[in-house]
Amino acid sequence: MTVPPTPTGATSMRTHLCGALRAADIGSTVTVCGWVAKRREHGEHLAFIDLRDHTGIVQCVIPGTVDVRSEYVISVQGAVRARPEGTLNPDLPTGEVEIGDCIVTILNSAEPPPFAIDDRVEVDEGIRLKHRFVDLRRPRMQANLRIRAMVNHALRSAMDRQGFVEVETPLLWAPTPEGAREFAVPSRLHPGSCYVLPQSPQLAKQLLMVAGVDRYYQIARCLRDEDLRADRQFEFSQLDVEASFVTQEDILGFVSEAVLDAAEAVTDERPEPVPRMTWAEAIDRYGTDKPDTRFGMELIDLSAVFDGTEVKAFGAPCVKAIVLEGGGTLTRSKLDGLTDRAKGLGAKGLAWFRVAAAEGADRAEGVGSDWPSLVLDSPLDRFLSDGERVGLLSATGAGAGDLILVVADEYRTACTVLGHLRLEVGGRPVSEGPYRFLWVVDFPMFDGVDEAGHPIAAHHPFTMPHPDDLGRLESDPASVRSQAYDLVLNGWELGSGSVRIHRADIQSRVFAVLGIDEDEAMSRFGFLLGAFRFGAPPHAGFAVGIDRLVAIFAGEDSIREVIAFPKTQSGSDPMTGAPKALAPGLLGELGLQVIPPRD
RNA sequence: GGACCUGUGGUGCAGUUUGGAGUGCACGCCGGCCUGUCAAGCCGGAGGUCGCGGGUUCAAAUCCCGUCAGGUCCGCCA
Repeated sequence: MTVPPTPTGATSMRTHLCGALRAADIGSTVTVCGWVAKRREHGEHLAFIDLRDHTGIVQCVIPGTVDVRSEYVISVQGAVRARPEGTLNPDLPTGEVEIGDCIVTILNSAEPPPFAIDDRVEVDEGIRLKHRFVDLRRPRMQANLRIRAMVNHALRSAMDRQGFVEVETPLLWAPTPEGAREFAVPSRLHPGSCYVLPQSPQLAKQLLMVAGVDRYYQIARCLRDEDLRADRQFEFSQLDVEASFVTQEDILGFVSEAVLDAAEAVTDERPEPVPRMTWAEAIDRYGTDKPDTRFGMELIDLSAVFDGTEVKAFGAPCVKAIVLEGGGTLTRSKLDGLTDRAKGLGAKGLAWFRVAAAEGADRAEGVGSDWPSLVLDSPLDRFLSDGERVGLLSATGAGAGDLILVVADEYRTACTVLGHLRLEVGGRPVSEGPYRFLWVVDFPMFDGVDEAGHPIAAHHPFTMPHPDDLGRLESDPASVRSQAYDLVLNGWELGSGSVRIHRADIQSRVFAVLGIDEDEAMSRFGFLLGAFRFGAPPHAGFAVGIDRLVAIFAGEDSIREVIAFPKTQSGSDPMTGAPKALAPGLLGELGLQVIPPRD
């Protein structure tokens, strides 16, 4: 992936950019500015400086000595010339040329950097973050920042083109005790009271629909005080979208257009239209609501094979399996590790079967389910009937050298545990191509129940139930689908959205099922429900996680690599030292007092 | 809240299993040499509380306990 340099880059101090010089520039007298990437001295008559700016490196030839060190900031004036025969450097985009007879002006000296500014060395992330301004000087990080800017630009263009209007919403909002933990901001003018930073502009954008904006978007910063991961930071950016007088179909179209534009902007290639899958199918085939469809290893249902089995371990409502091709070589300790992992994920256990060719059997081809040319190697094998062995092999299609992993449990547990194991043994880094977008639709309206026995909203309480299921809202809520949908890319959830409830009668029914009475609803969401009485149009929306989208396009497995100044996993910033204790005076002004932690 | 991995000159590592002198490698840094190098080359040099604290031991980078930091994951993320 190539990031195009700034058009000319010319300023009062320079005429050209380092990485942009080519054979066509031969003969030009140029002035370039940048950092000394490398200095090579050859005695008193010749020295080379590799000068680096954000576009790349160019070789400067000094007819003498020069007193510069790594990372000195200099400007160089000289004439672009062809390199002498035999000294071209094919590894450098500027490798056909050099700047000759250079006059060097030192703009600033520099201490040696704490680590090499070089993509080839892996440096401890804590050290990188402490000196992030140095880390960002590395070409890879420069490229990541620019890819992010390209993605933002492409997303904005796509939304503008589709008639959306960019509206900014407040960062200081009111607490909405639902969903993610919120960051609180104490109020000076109202001591003891707090604003919260929005976990998303969800309610604000719905109010904009009531306001008649019709089509809203924003590249919005969202803040959630939840534990961090490779794909999660406290603060992250979303392409936030909401539109009126639309159905789910319209939203999928708008958002597809934007993300495919972004993909095309970065890769010069437009992916295929985004395929769709229902939530139920995703769980059944991949054991997750965010399937990585770059590879197979789909879940195989063995419930029929082990119906009425004598094997105690398989006496469960659901028996499912995955097959790892060539996995027969996995060591016993690795398999024990997988078993621990399965238990950690909530399964009662994990059964494994190594498949091998039977003694004297023809191994040439087509062993497949061709029992009895195959034998099973497993602690459980001696408990299986012949019929179960045949059924296991034919249902899975496993061949010699393969490994079958089986989980028997409740349906959802069996699916999700195998979904995790599938990624564990067969998964690839998210950053590896190709790009496999996927819409997951028809999410359930509710997922699980709370302590009081009320269903828990799977998305949020303003999500419109699927029209076909509305009649079962009270009688069988667990079976009700919602008009909620997720966008998935290479196994990462890129974003989610829904059609919202705009009618008070349906909203009341949903609140009732959730166990939220009218008083509670008014105290929590009163301003939204109140606004809805003044003419709320049918509306729906979506939000795309930009950090994740950019990370995948940039070939990175962590969103920290595409964020200029991210936090560590423990939520601190080694560069600024944040978070820090507040000075007592400021605490007092905010009406706050620190309670020492108890041990 | 929990599990696991990592922590050794500025950087990246080896050494830890099996305790025996801070022993080694690469890069960087400092000085010298070098007129076509490009991760330059050659010669010399400096640079270490082995994350921190405690314990075991005649003796700890190494074994044990605790703790801190970075990372991966579970919980959490409507």
